[in-house]
Amino acid sequence: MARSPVSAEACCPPVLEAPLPETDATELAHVFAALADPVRLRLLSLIATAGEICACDLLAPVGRSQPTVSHHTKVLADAGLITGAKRGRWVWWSVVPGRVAEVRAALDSPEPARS
Amino acid sequence: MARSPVSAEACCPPVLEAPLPETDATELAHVFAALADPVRLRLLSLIATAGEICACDLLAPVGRSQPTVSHHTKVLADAGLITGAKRGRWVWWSVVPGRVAEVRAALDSPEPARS
DNA sequence: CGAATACATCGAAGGTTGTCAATGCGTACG
DNA sequence: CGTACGCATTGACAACCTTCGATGTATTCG
Repeated sequence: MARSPVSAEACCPPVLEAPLPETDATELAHVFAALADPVRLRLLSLIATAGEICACDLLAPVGRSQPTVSHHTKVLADAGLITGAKRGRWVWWSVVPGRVAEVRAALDSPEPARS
Repeated sequence: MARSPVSAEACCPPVLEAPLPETDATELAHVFAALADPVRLRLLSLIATAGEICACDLLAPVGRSQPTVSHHTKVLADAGLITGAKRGRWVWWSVVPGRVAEVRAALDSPEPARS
Protein backbone atom coordinates (compact mmCIF):
# COMPACT_ATOMS: atom_id res chain seq x y z
CA MET A 1 0.00 0.00 0.00
CA ALA A 2 1.32 3.33 -0.91
CA ARG A 3 4.84 2.56 -1.77
CA SER A 4 5.85 5.85 -3.35
CA PRO A 5 7.43 8.13 -0.74
CA VAL A 6 6.19 11.21 -2.55
CA SER A 7 6.07 13.63 0.31
CA ALA A 8 6.02 11.69 3.52
CA GLU A 9 9.20 13.27 4.79
CA ALA A 10 9.81 16.07 7.21
CA CYS A 11 7.99 18.84 5.54
CA CYS A 12 6.55 21.40 7.75
CA PRO A 13 8.42 24.54 8.73
CA PRO A 14 5.86 26.96 10.20
CA VAL A 15 4.30 28.77 7.26
CA LEU A 16 3.53 31.92 9.17
CA GLU A 17 6.93 32.39 10.73
CA ALA A 18 9.34 32.91 7.88
CA PRO A 19 9.18 32.98 4.08
CA LEU A 20 8.80 29.41 2.82
CA PRO A 21 11.53 28.10 0.54
CA GLU A 22 10.15 26.81 -2.74
CA THR A 23 11.05 23.21 -1.93
CA ASP A 24 9.23 23.19 1.40
CA ALA A 25 6.27 24.91 -0.19
CA THR A 26 5.99 22.16 -2.79
CA GLU A 27 6.22 19.46 -0.13
CA LEU A 28 3.60 21.04 2.06
CA ALA A 29 1.34 21.71 -0.89
CA HIS A 30 1.29 17.98 -1.62
CA VAL A 31 0.08 17.20 1.88
CA PHE A 32 -2.60 19.86 1.76
CA ALA A 33 -3.62 18.61 -1.66
CA ALA A 34 -4.27 15.23 -0.09
CA LEU A 35 -6.64 16.97 2.30
CA ALA A 36 -8.26 19.08 -0.41
CA ASP A 37 -10.91 16.55 -1.44
CA PRO A 38 -14.22 15.93 0.37
CA VAL A 39 -14.10 12.18 -0.14
CA ARG A 40 -10.58 11.94 1.25
CA LEU A 41 -11.47 14.10 4.25
CA ARG A 42 -14.38 11.82 5.02
CA LEU A 43 -12.22 8.74 4.59
CA LEU A 44 -9.64 10.19 6.95
CA SER A 45 -12.41 11.00 9.40
CA LEU A 46 -13.84 7.49 9.19
CA ILE A 47 -10.45 5.88 9.66
CA ALA A 48 -9.56 8.14 12.59
CA THR A 49 -12.88 7.56 14.28
CA ALA A 50 -12.65 3.81 13.88
CA GLY A 51 -9.03 3.65 14.98
CA GLU A 52 -8.50 0.91 12.46
CA ILE A 53 -10.90 -0.01 9.71
CA CYS A 54 -11.09 -2.46 6.83
CA ALA A 55 -10.99 -0.91 3.36
CA CYS A 56 -14.12 -2.87 2.55
CA ASP A 57 -15.99 -0.84 5.14
CA LEU A 58 -15.07 2.44 3.49
CA LEU A 59 -16.97 2.03 0.24
CA ALA A 60 -20.53 2.41 1.48
CA PRO A 61 -20.04 5.47 3.73
CA VAL A 62 -18.52 7.58 0.98
CA GLY A 63 -20.63 6.16 -1.83
CA ARG A 64 -17.84 5.68 -4.33
CA SER A 65 -16.63 2.71 -6.35
CA GLN A 66 -13.93 0.40 -5.08
CA PRO A 67 -11.25 1.69 -7.49
CA THR A 68 -12.05 5.25 -6.51
CA VAL A 69 -11.72 4.54 -2.80
CA SER A 70 -8.52 2.65 -3.45
CA HIS A 71 -7.17 5.66 -5.31
CA HIS A 72 -8.03 8.01 -2.46
CA THR A 73 -6.50 5.83 0.23
CA LYS A 74 -3.36 5.72 -1.86
CA VAL A 75 -3.22 9.51 -2.04
CA LEU A 76 -3.66 9.78 1.72
CA ALA A 77 -1.05 7.11 2.30
CA ASP A 78 1.43 8.74 -0.07
CA ALA A 79 1.02 11.92 1.93
CA GLY A 80 1.87 9.94 5.03
CA LEU A 81 -1.46 10.65 6.68
CA ILE A 82 -2.62 7.04 6.88
CA THR A 83 -0.95 3.67 6.80
CA GLY A 84 -2.30 0.30 5.74
CA ALA A 85 -1.66 -3.17 7.11
CA LYS A 86 -2.54 -6.14 4.99
CA ARG A 87 -3.96 -8.95 7.10
CA GLY A 88 -5.32 -11.95 5.27
CA ARG A 89 -6.93 -10.56 2.20
CA TRP A 90 -8.04 -7.35 3.91
CA VAL A 91 -6.23 -4.09 4.30
CA TRP A 92 -6.68 -2.30 7.60
CA TRP A 93 -6.14 1.43 7.52
CA SER A 94 -5.22 3.70 10.41
CA VAL A 95 -4.13 7.32 10.70
CA VAL A 96 -0.57 8.39 11.43
CA PRO A 97 -1.13 10.83 14.31
CA GLY A 98 2.38 12.21 14.16
CA ARG A 99 1.96 13.17 10.55
CA VAL A 100 -1.28 14.98 11.21
CA ALA A 101 0.43 16.80 14.05
CA GLU A 102 3.19 17.88 11.66
CA VAL A 103 0.69 19.37 9.27
CA ARG A 104 -1.11 21.11 12.11
CA ALA A 105 2.19 22.49 13.36
CA ALA A 106 2.87 23.99 9.96
CA LEU A 107 -0.02 26.35 10.66
CA ASP A 108 1.19 27.40 14.09
CA SER A 109 1.15 31.10 14.81
CA PRO A 110 4.33 32.82 16.00
CA GLU A 111 2.10 35.22 17.94
CA PRO A 112 -0.75 34.06 20.21
CA ALA A 113 -3.16 35.33 17.58
CA ARG A 114 -4.58 37.99 19.90
CA SER A 115 -5.82 40.86 17.72
CA MET B 1 -11.07 42.24 -3.08
CA ALA B 2 -12.33 38.77 -2.84
CA ARG B 3 -16.03 39.34 -2.97
CA SER B 4 -17.32 35.82 -3.28
CA PRO B 5 -17.92 34.30 0.16
CA VAL B 6 -17.29 30.83 -1.14
CA SER B 7 -16.20 29.13 2.03
CA ALA B 8 -15.22 31.69 4.58
CA GLU B 9 -17.79 30.53 7.09
CA ALA B 10 -17.50 28.35 10.14
CA CYS B 11 -16.21 25.18 8.69
CA CYS B 12 -14.08 23.13 10.85
CA PRO B 13 -15.40 20.37 13.05
CA PRO B 14 -12.44 18.22 14.14
CA VAL B 15 -11.82 15.75 11.33
CA LEU B 16 -10.36 13.07 13.58
CA GLU B 17 -13.09 13.06 16.17
CA ALA B 18 -16.24 12.02 14.38
CA PRO B 19 -17.26 11.10 10.84
CA LEU B 20 -17.43 14.27 8.77
CA PRO B 21 -20.78 15.14 7.21
CA GLU B 22 -20.53 15.63 3.48
CA THR B 23 -21.29 19.35 3.70
CA ASP B 24 -18.54 20.05 6.22
CA ALA B 25 -16.15 17.93 4.21
CA THR B 26 -16.77 20.02 1.11
CA GLU B 27 -16.29 23.25 3.05
CA LEU B 28 -13.06 22.11 4.63
CA ALA B 29 -11.78 20.74 1.33
CA HIS B 30 -12.12 24.22 -0.18
CA VAL B 31 -9.92 25.71 2.52
CA PHE B 32 -7.30 23.00 2.16
CA ALA B 33 -7.45 23.43 -1.61
CA ALA B 34 -6.46 27.05 -1.09
CA LEU B 35 -3.38 25.79 0.77
CA ALA B 36 -2.60 23.10 -1.79
CA ASP B 37 -0.48 25.20 -4.11
CA PRO B 38 3.19 26.08 -3.59
CA VAL B 39 2.80 29.61 -4.86
CA ARG B 40 -0.14 30.29 -2.55
CA LEU B 41 1.72 28.83 0.44
CA ARG B 42 4.66 31.11 -0.27
CA LEU B 43 2.37 34.09 -0.67
CA LEU B 44 0.69 33.30 2.64
CA SER B 45 4.11 32.93 4.21
CA LEU B 46 5.29 36.25 2.81
CA ILE B 47 2.16 38.04 3.95
CA ALA B 48 2.31 36.54 7.43
CA THR B 49 5.98 37.34 7.82
CA ALA B 50 5.51 40.92 6.70
CA GLY B 51 2.40 41.44 8.81
CA GLU B 52 1.05 43.58 6.04
CA ILE B 53 2.45 43.78 2.54
CA CYS B 54 1.67 45.53 -0.72
CA ALA B 55 0.53 43.27 -3.56
CA CYS B 56 3.20 44.86 -5.71
CA ASP B 57 5.84 43.38 -3.44
CA LEU B 58 4.56 39.85 -3.95
CA LEU B 59 5.33 39.45 -7.65
CA ALA B 60 9.09 39.23 -7.51
CA PRO B 61 9.43 36.74 -4.61
CA VAL B 62 7.19 34.14 -6.23
CA GLY B 63 8.29 34.82 -9.80
CA ARG B 64 4.82 34.86 -11.34
CA SER B 65 2.98 37.36 -13.49
CA GLN B 66 0.75 40.00 -11.99
CA PRO B 67 -2.53 38.33 -13.07
CA THR B 68 -1.36 35.03 -11.63
CA VAL B 69 -0.53 36.56 -8.26
CA SER B 70 -3.85 38.38 -8.29
CA HIS B 71 -5.60 35.09 -8.94
CA HIS B 72 -3.84 33.40 -6.04
CA THR B 73 -4.52 36.19 -3.57
CA LYS B 74 -8.17 35.96 -4.56
CA VAL B 75 -8.23 32.24 -3.84
CA LEU B 76 -6.62 32.77 -0.44
CA ALA B 77 -9.02 35.61 0.32
CA ASP B 78 -12.06 33.60 -0.75
CA ALA B 79 -10.95 30.91 1.69
CA GLY B 80 -10.86 33.58 4.37
CA LEU B 81 -7.16 33.12 5.01
CA ILE B 82 -6.09 36.64 4.04
CA THR B 83 -7.80 39.97 3.73
CA GLY B 84 -6.96 42.96 1.59
CA ALA B 85 -7.19 46.68 2.29
CA LYS B 86 -7.08 49.09 -0.61
CA ARG B 87 -5.14 52.20 0.31
CA GLY B 88 -4.48 54.69 -2.45
CA ARG B 89 -3.86 52.59 -5.51
CA TRP B 90 -2.24 49.79 -3.57
CA VAL B 91 -3.76 46.77 -1.93
CA TRP B 92 -2.26 45.71 1.38
CA TRP B 93 -2.70 42.09 2.30
CA SER B 94 -2.63 40.55 5.78
CA VAL B 95 -3.46 37.14 7.16
CA VAL B 96 -6.59 36.40 9.19
CA PRO B 97 -5.07 34.63 12.21
CA GLY B 98 -8.41 33.38 13.49
CA ARG B 99 -9.12 31.64 10.24
CA VAL B 100 -5.76 29.89 10.22
CA ALA B 101 -6.45 28.80 13.78
CA GLU B 102 -9.77 27.33 12.66
CA VAL B 103 -8.09 25.25 10.01
CA ARG B 104 -5.44 24.11 12.46
CA ALA B 105 -8.14 23.17 14.93
CA ALA B 106 -9.80 20.96 12.34
CA LEU B 107 -6.73 18.74 12.60
CA ASP B 108 -6.78 18.50 16.39
CA SER B 109 -6.36 15.06 17.86
CA PRO B 110 -8.89 13.74 20.36
CA GLU B 111 -5.99 11.81 21.93
CA PRO B 112 -2.65 13.42 22.83
CA ALA B 113 -1.12 11.58 19.88
CA ARG B 114 1.36 9.71 22.08
CA SER B 115 1.76 6.51 20.06
C1' DC C 1 -6.36 -27.35 -7.66
C1' DG C 2 -10.30 -24.31 -8.68
C1' DA C 3 -13.46 -20.81 -7.47
C1' DA C 4 -14.30 -16.76 -4.95
C1' DT C 5 -12.93 -12.66 -2.57
C1' DA C 6 -10.37 -8.19 -1.49
C1' DC C 7 -7.72 -4.90 -3.27
C1' DA C 8 -4.65 -2.64 -6.91
C1' DT C 9 -3.84 -1.04 -11.54
C1' DC C 10 -5.06 0.51 -16.22
C1' DG C 11 -7.35 3.34 -19.59
C1' DA C 12 -10.58 6.75 -20.74
C1' DA C 13 -13.90 10.65 -20.16
C1' DG C 14 -15.12 14.92 -18.17
C1' DG C 15 -14.19 18.61 -15.14
C1' DT C 16 -11.03 21.71 -12.65
C1' DT C 17 -6.77 24.37 -12.10
C1' DG C 18 -2.43 27.22 -12.96
C1' DT C 19 -0.55 30.24 -16.09
C1' DC C 20 0.05 34.19 -19.14
C1' DA C 21 -1.08 38.03 -22.69
C1' DA C 22 -4.45 41.29 -23.44
C1' DT C 23 -7.67 44.30 -21.65
C1' DG C 24 -10.58 46.93 -18.26
C1' DC C 25 -11.12 49.92 -14.22
C1' DG C 26 -10.12 53.04 -10.62
C1' DT C 27 -6.69 56.10 -8.42
C1' DA C 28 -3.01 59.47 -8.28
C1' DC C 29 0.32 62.65 -10.16
C1' DG C 30 1.68 66.54 -13.20
C1' DC D 1 -7.68 66.88 -17.73
C1' DG D 2 -4.71 63.55 -19.48
C1' DT D 3 -1.39 60.18 -18.58
C1' DA D 4 0.71 56.70 -15.88
C1' DC D 5 0.28 53.28 -12.48
C1' DG D 6 -1.69 49.26 -9.57
C1' DC D 7 -4.68 45.70 -9.58
C1' DA D 8 -8.74 42.87 -11.34
C1' DT D 9 -10.89 40.40 -15.11
C1' DT D 10 -11.20 37.85 -19.42
C1' DG D 11 -9.98 34.31 -22.64
C1' DA D 12 -7.21 30.56 -23.92
C1' DC D 13 -4.38 26.48 -23.36
C1' DA D 14 -1.98 22.75 -21.14
C1' DA D 15 -1.68 19.96 -17.18
C1' DC D 16 -3.83 17.61 -13.68
C1' DC D 17 -7.66 15.34 -10.96
C1' DT D 18 -11.77 12.60 -9.99
C1' DT D 19 -14.40 8.98 -11.42
C1' DC D 20 -15.72 4.54 -13.26
C1' DG D 21 -15.61 -0.05 -15.89
C1' DA D 22 -12.52 -3.54 -17.03
C1' DT D 23 -8.82 -6.20 -15.80
C1' DG D 24 -4.82 -7.93 -12.95
C1' DT D 25 -2.93 -10.01 -8.60
C1' DA D 26 -2.76 -12.23 -4.38
C1' DT D 27 -5.02 -14.72 -0.74
C1' DT D 28 -8.40 -17.87 1.16
C1' DC D 29 -11.84 -21.47 1.24
C1' DG D 30 -13.85 -25.81 -0.39
